[in-house]
Amino acid sequence: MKSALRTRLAEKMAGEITLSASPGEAMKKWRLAFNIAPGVLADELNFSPSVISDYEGGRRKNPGTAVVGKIVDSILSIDEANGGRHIRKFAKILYNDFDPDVIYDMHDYNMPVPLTRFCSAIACTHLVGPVDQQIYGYTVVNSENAILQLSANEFNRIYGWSTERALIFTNVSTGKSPMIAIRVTPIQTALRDSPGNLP
Amino acid sequence: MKSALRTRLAEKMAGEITLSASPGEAMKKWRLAFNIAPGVLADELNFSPSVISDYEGGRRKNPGTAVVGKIVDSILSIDEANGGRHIRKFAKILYNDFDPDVIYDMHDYNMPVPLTRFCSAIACTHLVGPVDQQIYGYTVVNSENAILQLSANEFNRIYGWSTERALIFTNVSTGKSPMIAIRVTPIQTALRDSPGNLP
DNA sequence: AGGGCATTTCGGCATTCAACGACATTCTTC
DNA sequence: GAAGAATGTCGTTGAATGCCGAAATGCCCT
Repeated sequence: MKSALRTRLAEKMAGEITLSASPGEAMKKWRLAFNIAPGVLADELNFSPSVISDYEGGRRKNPGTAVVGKIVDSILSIDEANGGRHIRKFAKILYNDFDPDVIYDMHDYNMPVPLTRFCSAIACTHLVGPVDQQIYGYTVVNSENAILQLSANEFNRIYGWSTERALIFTNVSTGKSPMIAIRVTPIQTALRDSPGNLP
Repeated sequence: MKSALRTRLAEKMAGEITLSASPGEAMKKWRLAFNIAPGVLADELNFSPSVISDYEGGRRKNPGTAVVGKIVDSILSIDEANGGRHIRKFAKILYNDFDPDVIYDMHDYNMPVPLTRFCSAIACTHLVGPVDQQIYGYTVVNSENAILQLSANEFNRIYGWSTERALIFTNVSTGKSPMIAIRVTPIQTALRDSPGNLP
């Protein structure tokens, strides 16, 4: 029997694909979110790879439920066979009731990670604030969608399990959204006393 | 723009239908859950009523995403036009993270309702305990699925907003599940001092 | 019992899907 | 920059969908 989490995630994926104006794009989005190559997916399905392309490219605009179901299931099976990393990630986000378009990833370490190590892992440049700190997790946020979809007090929840974490904002244009996240929460940020220094 | 709740519910419905081994039956289940007649649904869709029958009866075993989407949307639109009672009900259940197969309905009144009035409304027979009480809501639970799917502390959540409520157990065979619900929660029940009197 | 309604069954037809495989194109990787 | 692998495009085929309307069935009512 499949886990309840897997079932719920499958339902969400299938629902999104089914309701999408272009199911093909939605399928592609999920395949990419799980970081699966078209060929691998085709293999799992015992399909010719071109079939995947046909769907994702939109040649079949109105795929049947059976196909959608098979594809969703295969994506999840592949991930499960690889340790289920993405399933866990999405499960967590779903469980916290977030749209995966807002929170791309959220993770909590079970041990403190030095900021320097984290920084070098994601190849980022340190600009302000103290370096000798530890973090316990991170959240990757789509700035634009966060502004559009999150209410002020929902912003809080991007802090996940531990608030001592890195917040990674993608899609930043004017820099508005990170500032909102920082100002809107009662939580202290490491930058609190020098926000004016941000580039 | 459609409300976030409606969207989420639509996604759940579409997902369930799409993943179901018989999409037709799943469609029917939802139509019935929203208490909508086939003819009315067909009307909203500008379809001939026979189409609904064809799908629900399984003649078309593998409907395309477009059809599923249209049907889900129509069901929701009809309910919305009628005040959105069912949408609110399901939204609440989804929001509390319950499977609609476990909790059939959950409602909280905004004013106390005398037990006698509630009793006569659902035509039930009073067996034990005091009659002169007020309740603030009710929950309809599928006993069997509740036992199978709920963990001990999840049982708590059937109490909803107010704990002074009627719990209605359906599908009761041995009477086990109501007893579990009563024993497992720290909440006082009106029957606490005379459970032995239950028939 | 029988008229009136809602629903299901079913034959039919145009359209589209499901899937393949051949071919063109775009990455990799050396 | 060229060989090889992975993807994408496309023509093709049988099968199934999407939808209708006519006829059959079931259901309520007085």
